[in-house]
Amino acid sequence: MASSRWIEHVYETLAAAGLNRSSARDRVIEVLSGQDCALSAAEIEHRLRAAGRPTARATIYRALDLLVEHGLVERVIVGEGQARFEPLEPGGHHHHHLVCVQCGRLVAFDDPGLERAIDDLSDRLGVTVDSHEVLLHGACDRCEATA
Amino acid sequence: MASSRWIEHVYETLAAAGLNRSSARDRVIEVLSGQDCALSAAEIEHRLRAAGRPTARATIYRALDLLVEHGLVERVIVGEGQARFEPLEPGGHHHHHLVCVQCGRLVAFDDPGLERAIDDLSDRLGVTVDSHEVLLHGACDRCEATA
DNA sequence: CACCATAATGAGACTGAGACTCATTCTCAC
DNA sequence: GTGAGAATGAGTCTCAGTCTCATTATGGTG
Ligand SMILES: [Zn+2]
Ligand SMILES: [Zn+2]
Ligand SMILES: [Zn+2]
Ligand SMILES: [Zn+2]
Repeated sequence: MASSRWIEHVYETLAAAGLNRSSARDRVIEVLSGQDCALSAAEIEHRLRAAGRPTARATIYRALDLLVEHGLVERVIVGEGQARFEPLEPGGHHHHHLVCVQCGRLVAFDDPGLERAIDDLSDRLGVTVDSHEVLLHGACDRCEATA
Repeated sequence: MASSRWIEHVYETLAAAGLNRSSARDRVIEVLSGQDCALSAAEIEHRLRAAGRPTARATIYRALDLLVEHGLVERVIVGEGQARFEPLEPGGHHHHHLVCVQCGRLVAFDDPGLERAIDDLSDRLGVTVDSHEVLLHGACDRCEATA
């Protein structure tokens, strides 16, 4: 779960940016806050509709764009032609994903060694790395076991 | 350049898979062979048209899908809502990319340290990693200099 | 070479994620 | 409460990629 700490951080950041409060945006934020991994825009739309609070697609995308712009949400692309959106903890702590080629499950993982290797790239390559994405394809632990 | 070595490997692999030879597919392969980094389907279409050999979009996508299936080409997604396709050297040697947030340029890089860190993940995470993608966002060397 | 089964092609229709428009509604500072 | 500006919603539009199906190319066989 992104937790209430995340929600608070989101509201603070948006307020600091001089943005109005808005109920539709709040709904999107609330859905994301109950989530510890990436959700697609369509899933958010469905959940809101199911909760009796239907929200226009354009509004959902606008809210997500805004959150991404302010570094509060990360856009994750796992290759099925549809972006997913994942709450981003303040402090930069994040995880990456493995897509299981057998069951299709999206598995989150977190590896300091990998992060270190990426941090070192800036020096070695002579570029400035602002952010990075890593996506693995393979067999998840579950499918690994049944293989 | 993917080189003539790549082309030969492609023809061998496709022949070994029992596929017919086909001129349209050959054209797509030829365009890719003159390329050392990722090309979009639209770019391939334009190049073929410009070369006086217009080819149906469906055909280009079919050829690309086939090449991806046989591990001869890699589908690369850099987040502008459009896949790119990159010849893959036999032997598994490959590179990753940085998208410059200023000029939009796609820069290829190659880092053994990063590859090693990813190879080690299998053990640490208890999963089997078949393949991986890494995408960096930041300032390229050119934009870095002018900053 | 002629024939046939099968594989590949091309033109265009279709799909679905996401962007755009604009009239209406909400926020909030005064 | 009022007004300016921000946000919303319904729908339209775009564009990468897929699907369909009638036509054409390929390669093996006699
Ligand atoms: Zn996640
Ligand atoms: Zn990371
Ligand atoms: Zn490349
Ligand atoms: Zn640049």
